[in-house]
Amino acid sequence: MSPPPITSVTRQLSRRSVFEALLHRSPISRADLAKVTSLSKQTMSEVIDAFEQQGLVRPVGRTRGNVGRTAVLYELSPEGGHVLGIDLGAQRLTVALADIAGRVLAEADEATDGRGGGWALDQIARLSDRLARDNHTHPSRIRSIVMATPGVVNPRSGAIELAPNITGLDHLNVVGLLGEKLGSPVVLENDINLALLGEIWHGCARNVDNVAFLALGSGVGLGLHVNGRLVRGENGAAGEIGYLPIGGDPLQAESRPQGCLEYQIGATGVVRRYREAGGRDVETERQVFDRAQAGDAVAASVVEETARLTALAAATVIATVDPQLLVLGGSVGARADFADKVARLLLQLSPRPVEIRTSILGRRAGVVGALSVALRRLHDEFFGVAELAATLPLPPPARRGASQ
Amino acid sequence: MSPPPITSVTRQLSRRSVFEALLHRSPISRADLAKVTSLSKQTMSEVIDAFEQQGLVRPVGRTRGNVGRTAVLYELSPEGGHVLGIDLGAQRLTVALADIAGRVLAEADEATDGRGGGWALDQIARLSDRLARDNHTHPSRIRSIVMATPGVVNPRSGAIELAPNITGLDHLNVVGLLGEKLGSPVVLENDINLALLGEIWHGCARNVDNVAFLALGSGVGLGLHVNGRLVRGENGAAGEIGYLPIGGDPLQAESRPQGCLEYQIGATGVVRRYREAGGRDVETERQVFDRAQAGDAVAASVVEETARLTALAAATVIATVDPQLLVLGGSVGARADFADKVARLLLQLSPRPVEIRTSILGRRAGVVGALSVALRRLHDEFFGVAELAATLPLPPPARRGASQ
DNA sequence: TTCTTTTCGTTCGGTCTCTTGACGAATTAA
DNA sequence: TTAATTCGTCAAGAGACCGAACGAAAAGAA
Repeated sequence: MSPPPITSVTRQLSRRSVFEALLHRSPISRADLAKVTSLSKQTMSEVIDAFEQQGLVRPVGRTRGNVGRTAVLYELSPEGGHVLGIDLGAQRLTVALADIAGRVLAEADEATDGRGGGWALDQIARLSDRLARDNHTHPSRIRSIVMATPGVVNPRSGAIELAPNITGLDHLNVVGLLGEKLGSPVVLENDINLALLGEIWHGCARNVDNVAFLALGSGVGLGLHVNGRLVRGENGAAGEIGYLPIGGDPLQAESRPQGCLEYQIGATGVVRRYREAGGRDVETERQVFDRAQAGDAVAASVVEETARLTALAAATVIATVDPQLLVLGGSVGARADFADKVARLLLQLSPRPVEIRTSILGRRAGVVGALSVALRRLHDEFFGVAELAATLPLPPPARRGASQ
Repeated sequence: MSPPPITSVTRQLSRRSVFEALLHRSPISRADLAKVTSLSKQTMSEVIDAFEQQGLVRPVGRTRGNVGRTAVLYELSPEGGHVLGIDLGAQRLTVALADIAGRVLAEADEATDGRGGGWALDQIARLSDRLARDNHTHPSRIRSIVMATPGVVNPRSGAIELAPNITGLDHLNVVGLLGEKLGSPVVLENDINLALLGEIWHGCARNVDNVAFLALGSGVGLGLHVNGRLVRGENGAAGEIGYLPIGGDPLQAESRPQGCLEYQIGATGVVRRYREAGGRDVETERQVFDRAQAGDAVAASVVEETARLTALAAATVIATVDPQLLVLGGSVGARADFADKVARLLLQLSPRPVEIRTSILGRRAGVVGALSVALRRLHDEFFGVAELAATLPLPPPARRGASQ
């Protein structure tokens, strides 16, 4: 429940590998843990004793059926710590709760409070509290919270810099306010990035290291996962492919605020193009897609052009970062018919074929990704090793006249 | 000279941090090392004794002028190990030698043996051997070799998959053959990636974490450095921006083999466009750029268009990965007049301005980057800690019906 | 039912590494 | 020549690891 006391680096490394083994192979006995981690039985008993005393681990029965003495089996206890994932969308607010072992305990969602700003934050606090209590978890037991939000999140300050879809959120200190309301540290991350991480953890991109996630819905966005990490960009603006110079003249004044590509294939762009081509009586991009499927020729050509531009964007991403897998997501991108069109066009555009899948988590992707990051942070808080800097920094160039 | 014997993890961590301090602050006394690393004087003496016995470290005089007893100063000894960097270009072959402290001891270059293949490898071996002997280093002391090569290097096998510019290289087992000739393990890496790392280590991007390197010369290519690591891509094909759908119809048959963008702004593309516009008597893209500067209006418009397409490619990269710094390199890209044009155009294309610099290492960038990787590998061989995996892997989704 | 075999988990002794404190050695400042 | 200061070693003790030995507990065989 509280982070394990740090003693020596050696012991911390042992704890860490015991925890890792518990994560992936519980329930498991101390004897097996010792084999898996190649620590001695002695050390193992010490570590497990400490874990049990902290409430991180609990015994669950004994082995049966094997020759020899039975062994006590242990698993990670739900009391060990909880994490909360939040997806704050323009339409829907989703919240999910998981324990330290990554078991998803509960999810809940509501329509987002349309008044935005502080009201939305209050709503989040209410919903989170209810979720915790319904699962017999005191909210104070939650040790790590991650929230998905549309717009750009500054990777250094963690603040929202541009949230076009939710009113009055970009001038609030969301991290501070929400942290206070919920009583635990809150971290924000872009919703598309988290949807990508969701698909990597529980979705269609499980265990793939090198993934691009192209989201097409009300807007267009990209998430990149490379070398096992998210690509955030210096300002958190990586993946803002609405600004790609595709689908029109990037210098044209009308399209500059949203970006050239978004102007064409964002929801309002699709509707606008349908109207310009003579289509009538539409409000949402969804109607255009539905009509195309129902045989409306004008709608079909708008959809075709949307798919063409999406394929160009995908080809751009593929040429730039060479992913192993391209995931199509978002309310439009995940439509099977649309994804097929894009895949077909892409075959002609890209020198080497790339596997394409559609999101299987759909609207849940963001909240699942938020959980995965919250979980990572909790694990790092408990079992991180400070000394574990990646690589040694190289020395700077020799100063002129320095000693040989 | 040989890797330090591994004993306990704790001791390896101590050695590692002592070495890091030596890298950045030598010459330095044991007393100061103890302060910097926050190890005890006792431990420090033990570690330094061991280092000295291995030949990794040597005493260089004593402190002077301070109150109290003088201290023995130590520095990393050049005998501690050497690394070799190689840049195999279509025109020139460059080789450089450095010691374990990152001091560049010597460089040499020659015109590449035009017969390619095995001849080029022999030439590399000859030049490397000479470089080592001229610096009183027996070639067997070299413990790590990295070579820059044009084309795509498979990140898993380390083999060259596509080397259009050097004949007969893509069907050779370069890693194996060269490793045998030189007597040390050889690692290959794409030349643009290494030029980028060169600029990050010794060039215009020193200590910047988030860098895009756009190279324009005979071809066009991109290197990306994100989260402190190179972006290689699943097949080593990240940065192959010749295939970006910019500057023409990407489906057009004529441009498909090299890629749409490369067809326009690669060297042959520039020359072709100049001829198509009525220009005469040119062989190389360099002449076109020189004539533009000399006042040739046709050449100027070709250059202008080249700059425009380059700026579009840059805007694409910026929207996708949001780098802190964009470096322009390659024989064309590094020209100040050309870089200025690109920077001006980019201001109008990109929603947020990004700093632009031109390569300052020029042709040396590749070999310097090769040295930096070779050095990193040597350091990791000596002072890596296996237990230091980045983060704990998350558990997979719960199987249906698994124990609660 | 009893004995044998196998495995679990604890106890004990020994090793490695790190730290602290004490102390002699070496140097500057008074 | 003495005092102050810093360096570097020595010795003692603590934390963490491992392997060996051993009792405990279960399954299987007689």
